[in-house]
Amino acid sequence: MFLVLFIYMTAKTEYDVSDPLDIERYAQGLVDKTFRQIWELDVKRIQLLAEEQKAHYVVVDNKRNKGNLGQLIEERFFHYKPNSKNKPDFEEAGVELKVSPYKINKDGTKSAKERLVLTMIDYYKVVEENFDTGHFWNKCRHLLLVYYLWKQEIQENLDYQIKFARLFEPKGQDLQIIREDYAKIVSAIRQGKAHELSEGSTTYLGAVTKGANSSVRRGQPFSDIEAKPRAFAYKQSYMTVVLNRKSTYEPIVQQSVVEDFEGFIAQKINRYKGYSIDELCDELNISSKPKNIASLLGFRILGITKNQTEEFAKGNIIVKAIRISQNNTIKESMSFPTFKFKELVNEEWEDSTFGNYLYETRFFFVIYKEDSNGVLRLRGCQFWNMPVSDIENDVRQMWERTVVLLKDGIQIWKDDKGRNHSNLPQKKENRVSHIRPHARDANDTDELPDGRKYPKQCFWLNNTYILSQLDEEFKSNR
DNA sequence: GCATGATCATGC
DNA sequence: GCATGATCATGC
Repeated sequence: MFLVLFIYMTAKTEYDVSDPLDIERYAQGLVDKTFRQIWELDVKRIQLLAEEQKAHYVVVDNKRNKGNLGQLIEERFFHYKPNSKNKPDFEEAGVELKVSPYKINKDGTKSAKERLVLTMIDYYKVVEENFDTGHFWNKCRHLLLVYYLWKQEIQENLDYQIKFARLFEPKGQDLQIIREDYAKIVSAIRQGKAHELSEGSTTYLGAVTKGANSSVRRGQPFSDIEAKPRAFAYKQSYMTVVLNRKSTYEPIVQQSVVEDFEGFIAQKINRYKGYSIDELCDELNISSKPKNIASLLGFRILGITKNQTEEFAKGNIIVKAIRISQNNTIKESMSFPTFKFKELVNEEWEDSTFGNYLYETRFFFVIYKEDSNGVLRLRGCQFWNMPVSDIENDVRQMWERTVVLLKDGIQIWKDDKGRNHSNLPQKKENRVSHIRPHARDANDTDELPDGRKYPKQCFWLNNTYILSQLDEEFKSNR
């Protein structure tokens, strides 16, 4: 054991294992190389070693296993063996290595391709620990991010090119929000609700499922219900903003760090409680009133002049305006982006666009209510994500029925006014969601799997369901 | 008054 | 020109 360690130590003259900055400096040698090049360079290096040393290098060449790209960097570039899971990879420096893909969007901007999975959540241990001294922060506080450019056309993982390597540690307001997310996740486990966790329940740090398949379950300390295994992960949306250093988003929280981020937001909104839309426009000096004025006002109240905030972008938080009528109903159901029929039928529920969207998205409702004169007045706001049971039962049932119908060929007919009708799931069939057209007009169509054309559709959340999810205070008349 | 098909309006 | 958020309009 000590001999092996000694050999490794002597082989490692390339960088100072105890100095994060030196590790980062050495890591620049990865930039602009493909994984294959790194591997080949190291093969040449090993050939020069004594036989005794060669034996310690495991050849990593499995092209399919994504985890192996990280392993390849560990062994073939940093020349250490993956260590015990409870410590950072570079233990003496306290730095954890993460190798992850990003992509370039059509508009030229960069996005993280995936969430950044940090470490498994041990449901039994995490409830005994606190943030500062616990396993998660001890292991993952300082990251060395190695990002490679993902491209659709590249077939073999080894051919991806590494584009940057840099140290990363969340600080300031980011760290505060991560602490609050962590507390929220641990609190759910303490309440015996590990099975109700989803990524949408938190802002930057999520609890993401991690199992060989969707049927894997494990025990939790405060409930007999088995839960999916989960890991701590920075959300994809958070990593996207981290990647793009020159952010075009405006932060809601300026300078000082606020505790209870959501409470802070609610407080800001509540200052304008009771204001009508017109009064808000006057107060905030907005002259034009576009159709999305109600949600736009939410941003202006938060002091944001654009239509996206840094915190909301990082947290994958979607702002939705909600209008409650005098009779305590919501007039409209909530629409989502259109889907392509042919893409939908090729999805599995477990990895479906809409299912994932609901799991990962956190909503920020800006809530207005009509007064007795029919004037909409701001009532407050609410953060919300869809409960897991509603996604897995109601939405899933509607989604799967839709896919079956599309595969079998939906029924289509026109009424005497020429309007289209089909047997796709309607609102009355499902408590939570339904399908409706979402197109420019009836001629704005998409091709069905059987080749017929039909107006573009999307999933909707029932207005009655959304109302049921609002806090009681918004439903009362005072 | 609601359900459902249809369409508007903004922003990129 | 299209995606997206939002809302209109008709018929039951």
